[in-house]
Amino acid sequence: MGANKAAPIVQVAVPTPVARLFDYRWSLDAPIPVAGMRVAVMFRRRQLIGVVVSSSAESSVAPGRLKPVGSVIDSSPILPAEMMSLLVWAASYYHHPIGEVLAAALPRALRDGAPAALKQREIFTLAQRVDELMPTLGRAPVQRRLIERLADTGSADATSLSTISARWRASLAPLIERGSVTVTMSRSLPVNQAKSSGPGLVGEQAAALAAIVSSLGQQQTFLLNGVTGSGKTEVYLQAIEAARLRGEQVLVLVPEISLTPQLMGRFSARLSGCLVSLHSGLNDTERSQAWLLAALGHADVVVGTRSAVLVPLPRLGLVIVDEEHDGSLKQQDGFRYHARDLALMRGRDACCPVVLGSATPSFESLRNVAVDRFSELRLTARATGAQPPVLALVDIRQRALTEGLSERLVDAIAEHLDAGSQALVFINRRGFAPALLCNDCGDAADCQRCDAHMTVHAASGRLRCHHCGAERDLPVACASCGSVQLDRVGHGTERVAAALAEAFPDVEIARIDRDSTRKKGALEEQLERAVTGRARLLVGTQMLAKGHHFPALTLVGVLDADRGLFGTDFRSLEQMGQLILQVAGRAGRESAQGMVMIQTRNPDNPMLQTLIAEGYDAFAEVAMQERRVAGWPPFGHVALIRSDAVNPQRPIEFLDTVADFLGKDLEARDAVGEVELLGPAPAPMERLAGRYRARLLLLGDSRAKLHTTLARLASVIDALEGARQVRWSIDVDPADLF
DNA sequence: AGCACGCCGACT
DNA sequence: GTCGGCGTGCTC
Repeated sequence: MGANKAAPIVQVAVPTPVARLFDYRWSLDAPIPVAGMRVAVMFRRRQLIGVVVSSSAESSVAPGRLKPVGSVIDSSPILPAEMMSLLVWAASYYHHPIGEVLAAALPRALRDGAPAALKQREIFTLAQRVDELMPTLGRAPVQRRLIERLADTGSADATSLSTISARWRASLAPLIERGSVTVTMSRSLPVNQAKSSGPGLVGEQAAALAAIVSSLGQQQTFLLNGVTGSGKTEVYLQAIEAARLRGEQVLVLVPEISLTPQLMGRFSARLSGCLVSLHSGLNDTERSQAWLLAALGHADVVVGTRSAVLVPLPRLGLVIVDEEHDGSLKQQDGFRYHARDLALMRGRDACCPVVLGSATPSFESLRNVAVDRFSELRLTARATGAQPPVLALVDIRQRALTEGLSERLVDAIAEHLDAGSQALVFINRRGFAPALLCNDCGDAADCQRCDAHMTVHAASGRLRCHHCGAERDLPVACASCGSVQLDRVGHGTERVAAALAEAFPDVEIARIDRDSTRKKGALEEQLERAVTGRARLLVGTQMLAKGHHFPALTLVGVLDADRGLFGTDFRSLEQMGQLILQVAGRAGRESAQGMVMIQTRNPDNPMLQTLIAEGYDAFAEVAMQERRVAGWPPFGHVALIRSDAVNPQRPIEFLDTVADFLGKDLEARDAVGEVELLGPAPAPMERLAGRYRARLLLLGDSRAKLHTTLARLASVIDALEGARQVRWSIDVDPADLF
């Protein structure tokens, strides 16, 4: 390096909460790394893996303070230019540090500096004739079987040979040594072969497919608004096939809960090519291998949950977001992005169609249809020709309930079971009872760390806090008065399942909630019992409401619909409507008519009335009026500043400081009224896991103006008084206000 | 986030 | 006299 010539500078995004890039000196004898390549750099005497964002001739940092880049990990950008610009944009839109955003886009192994290379697979091939080789072996049974296998299949990989013996490698080694078996390395591409082709589509399905297919190669967003059972998946599959035949990659985003073996089974039965799934069940190696298959352009179809929207896809030609209304598409901590919204950006960047599918679309998407940003494709009929289920409200005021079940519902269950059908009871509460109250003094068994009652879990004899996970033994006596008269108040899945078992002793019951499916394979087992019809009574939480298909199910009972009517959140009503219709969609998907009975103490509620009598779209229209009047999304834009601390006062005090800053800043910019400040206020459940929580809401009718205000705040927030005494976060377009 | 630097209480 | 409490400043 010439001493008088200034070294070039690279701007590196380092995984740290500091929201800015750091300059490093480039002094290695190699071409300067380009944006999207990973580099190893020293950062405060620790070595970190960062991503190069840009480079320049000089730096505003004094030369003496610049450190050199330690090494370059990639020979070409691991994050291509279009992903870099999307992620840089997302960091600014969500006001999250760029280093953490880029780190979130990489799977763990790559984030830690692993080479961006697909693993090579060893392929073992027989290099000698079997009849010559066998006599030389003597008594070596494992070797004999290894050779038989190799002779059978021509060649084999480690996975195949390891089924022969746990010590296969030791037995194979001498054969390789002698040259009887050769080893070659090969990159393994999991290439799938379709086993069947789809039905020819007619009517609405055919029209929807045609619209999507004819827009391939163009930027367009579709809302595939199709009732449960209308065959959205079939439209996806045929659209995917059309894109694949054009040589394009397809990204399919699904909620975690529906990325089941059934869905993947259906995809692999129908799609040829390299099919990759990205979900939480993968270990670090599997995840980075799947990621690389996608990013290097080998994968044809990538099916994944939320974070799959951040995977580079060089040949991207179609994006599908299934269950686009689902809350799990929004990341709830750290880099709080919305996968649906980023999916739209991916479509724009790749100039390809994006299909958002749902039976109960988000109000945001319905609004986008109304203002012609999305084109709507409707599927109003069930693909099997089944009639839509009949929805009815069951007035439970002044009725005796047995364990939360009305007589009418129990009778209906008996009727449907007698007819040989399945029945499902939906109650969005796990455990036995949501509270344990003292009959003498009225005291409740509360969580010591949260403002919440503990839930009774009868089978395990424990009290559990569903908010922080705290657990203790069921008390025999009241903690405050010593009385042994303790009442289990309210109903959860465990209690309802027990009551149903008593009422229908001859019927097998499958209970599906987070508790009953915690063990590995338990969910699959319970679903298997439900799908095959062996279990004829199903009890469960929303785990049961989404995506599954139970052929013999004709009756659905909804026990606690009222909870959604009085939610504290602007989205409560929307979510209630979606959940009720999602679970209703489980009923009568084949020939028999489905029936949905919704127990309520508010049978005259206009929202419930509209939902059951006129369906989701009418319900959405009415429910959206409230949002429009209040300026809530999708008519206005919201950001939430959250704050929490062990000290009860600090979060509110800090948000007071934030609000004060924002008020003065808006005034100084002559922008008062552009953004409305609501709060600060304690969160609905103020204390969670021993920490007090508060929030400040920013509401604005212009996204750009809200963004400007947030940007002003983000640049100073960690220097505001009290920022160090709390944890704080900025949530743009929050999914909820808790 | 870490991690160091920096000023005030209970200990060998 | 010190070990260490966590406030606050900085990270190229």
